[in-house]
Formats: sequence, structure tokens, C-alpha cells
Amino acid sequence: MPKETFFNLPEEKRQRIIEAAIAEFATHPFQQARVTVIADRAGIAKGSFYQYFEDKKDLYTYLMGLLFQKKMSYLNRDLVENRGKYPFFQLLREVFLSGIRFAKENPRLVPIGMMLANDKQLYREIFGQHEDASIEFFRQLLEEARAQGEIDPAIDPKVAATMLTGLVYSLTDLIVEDGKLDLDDMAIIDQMLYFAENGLKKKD
Amino acid sequence: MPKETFFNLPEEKRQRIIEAAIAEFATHPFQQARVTVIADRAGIAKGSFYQYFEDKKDLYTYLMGLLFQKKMSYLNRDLVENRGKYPFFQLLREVFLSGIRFAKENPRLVPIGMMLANDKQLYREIFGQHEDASIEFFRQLLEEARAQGEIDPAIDPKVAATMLTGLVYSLTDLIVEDGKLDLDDMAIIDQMLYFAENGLKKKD
DNA sequence: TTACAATGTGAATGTACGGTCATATGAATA
DNA sequence: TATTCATATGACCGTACATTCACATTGTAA
Repeated sequence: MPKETFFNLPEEKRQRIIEAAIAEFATHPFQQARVTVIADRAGIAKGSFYQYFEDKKDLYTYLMGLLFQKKMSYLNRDLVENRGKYPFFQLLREVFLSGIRFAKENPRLVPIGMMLANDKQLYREIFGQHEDASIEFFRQLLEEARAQGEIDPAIDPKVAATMLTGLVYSLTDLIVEDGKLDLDDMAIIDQMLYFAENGLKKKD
Repeated sequence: MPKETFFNLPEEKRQRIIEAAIAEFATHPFQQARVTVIADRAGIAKGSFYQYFEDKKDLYTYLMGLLFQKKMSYLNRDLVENRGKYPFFQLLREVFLSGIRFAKENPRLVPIGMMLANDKQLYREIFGQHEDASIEFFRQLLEEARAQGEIDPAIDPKVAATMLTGLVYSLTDLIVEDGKLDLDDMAIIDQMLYFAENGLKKKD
């Protein structure tokens, strides 16, 4: 956690520091991200940085918390909390859509998350032992959908959850990387959902 | 390319260096991998390292070449060259299988490949402009299968290729990471193919 | 206005590591 | 044995950072 001094800072300055950190972590993995660059960019002295944070990881961890919160805020709360009431594939569509909305509106945050996901060591240090949260989330939805007879019982929820997570990653990749594809976002999502739905749903 | 001195080395010593490099690059991304550790582990002096290689990247690039070759060697040659003769989903199964065989028999090489795939900058410096080779490969197969009427024409080959690549990555992950899953490899592959086949094949 | 605390600062410190170089070793040749 | 060439070596150099610290500035309360 940042030190108290950080939270005492005027909002504007705090924001500048966060912006600078985002800019640096969006372009460099944790180890290669430079405190000096963040401080310069935020217009504060290097010494001040250490008045606000224990060290580089302190800031990084804090930032990941903000990022996680932000990402969660894109999920439709009602849909998640009353998920039992909605058909699985509608939930799935909502999850995909929220991911895309998040990525479109916060393009700089996406690579930060990707880089963290790629560094399992660091990921565990920050979020604890938990499995990849997104696999866990899909697995839960899938278990419930299976119980409801919505999806093909031949499919193992853990494997399917892993595959769905893989799909989401590639989707994000496609959307964030410019000029990779001429389809628009909705078309891509539709393709993926179509694929996933046919792949998972209960066969007659 | 390594210098001539490297290729003049006795086989055994060359092997030791490669082993040491694999061990280091399997556990550290390129930038964090240490020449000193590789030299120590191989039992050579740091100075010698620079007799054999231009620099760290020289060794790394060479290693990636070996790795690529090795991976390719797992693909059934006949199936690829005469791919027109085989049904798409059989080809797909073969590709998945070869990927798993490779991963099972060379578990330390997998994270090396993953880390390179995650570093697009470096990837391009090493393999040139080409898109991710695996997406390209799947796209090609899909185009051909679509022309044959084997897969659903509503699906864009580029999107599908990206999705399949995403699937392969996540599955490799599942297989290499220990204790993540109790299914055996074949069961995982079958699940994945079942999923992909239902997702892609032409609907009646 | 002085005194004290809180905050800001960037020069200095320590360390890690890639890469170089002067020197040593050893095999082959004469 | 002396000479030469290829190879081996590890101390050394330079650089890039993360982090620290002695000092400066600012705010505040008496």
C-alpha cells in the first residue's frame, strides 16, 4: 500500500503520478519499468517517489488493484449477481461485451494486464495463490450452466473455462492490435460467440 | 549466428552451453536472462561466451531457430504436404497432437516459446515482420477447408485462426502446468477438438 | 519571527550485469 | 626448444537503475 503521504497529496498530483505509472507500465513489463521515468513524467523528484511508495512494487501492486476494480466495474452487476436467472450464453455475451468495452475505453490498461498475466511469479505475489481469476470465473458459470442442462455434458468445465479464457485473450489481442483485421468489434464478438456457442451447447 | 569457434567446439561442450542456455531462458524472459549464469552453468568463462557468440541475442536467436526446427519436426510431414487430401478436422487433430507431443517431450522449451510469443518486439526482431506463424498456418488451413465446404462459411478465417491459436496456447499451458487438471492428455485434446469441431464445422 | 514538522529534492551510493581486453594456456609446427 | 596461432580466462569497465540520504523548502502554530 502507498504511504499516507501519497493519499494526502492533492488529487491532481496523485492523478499525474498514476497517469505516469500507467504510461510506463503499459509499455514495459514490471522489471523493465523505470521509477525514474515515472517520476520525471509525473513531474516529481525521484526522492518524492519514495516518500509516497515503499518501492516500485508498491506502486505497481496498488495500480493493479485499481485496474482490477475498473475492469470489474464494466461487468453488469445485476447479471452477475442474479446470474441464475439468465441463460448461460447471454451471460457469456455480456462477459465478452464488457471485456471489449473495457478494452476500447482503456486501451492503455490492456497491455498492463496482459503483461501481468504473462508473469505468473509476479501475479502470485500480487494476487495470492488463486488460479487465474478469469478461468475460475468461467468455470463457475459453466458448472452452473451444466447443472441447468444448458451445455453439453461431455465437456469438462475446467477445460472449457480454460478455452474460453484463451478466446478472450485472443479477442482482446485482435481488438487492441491495430489494423490486424477489418471486421468491426461487434462482428468479431459475434463470430466468437457463435463459435463458442456451437462448441459448447447441448446437442439435440 | 554464432561464430565459427562455437561450431568448432566438441559436441559435448556445445551441448552443455545449449543446455545451460535453455535452463536460463526457460526461467527468465530474454532481458532478464543472464549471460553470467549461462556461462557458469555451462562451465565456461564469460570471456569464452563472447568467443562463441556476438552477444546475448546471438545465442538467443540461434536457440529460437533450434526450437522452431524441433517443433516443426513433430508435425507429420506427409499430412502437411498433402494436406489437400485430408479432411480439415483430421489435420486439426494432427496439429494439436503434434503440439502436445512436443510439449510433453520438451517441457522446458514450452515456456521459452511462450515468453518469446509474449514479446512481440523481440519476436519481430528475430523472425521478421511475419505475423504470428501459428495464426498464419491455421488461417491457411481454414481458407482451404472453407473452399472445400468443410467449415461454416459464416466464420471468418482470420478470426477463427486467432481463436484456434488461443486455444492451443491455453491447452499447452494446461498440459505443462502440473496438477492443474486430472484429465489425461488425450482427453484434453478430445475435448478441445470436440469443441472446435462443433464450433467451426458446416451446419446442416 | 521563530521554531518545528512535514514534505520535496537530486546528488550520491550500491549493485547487477553486458560486454571488453590484456594475458595465459596449449596444441601444432619447424 | 622456439614460434605461432587458436582458444580460454576472469579482472575490469561502463552503464543503468533502484534506493537512500543530507539538505532545502514550505507550511503552521506559538
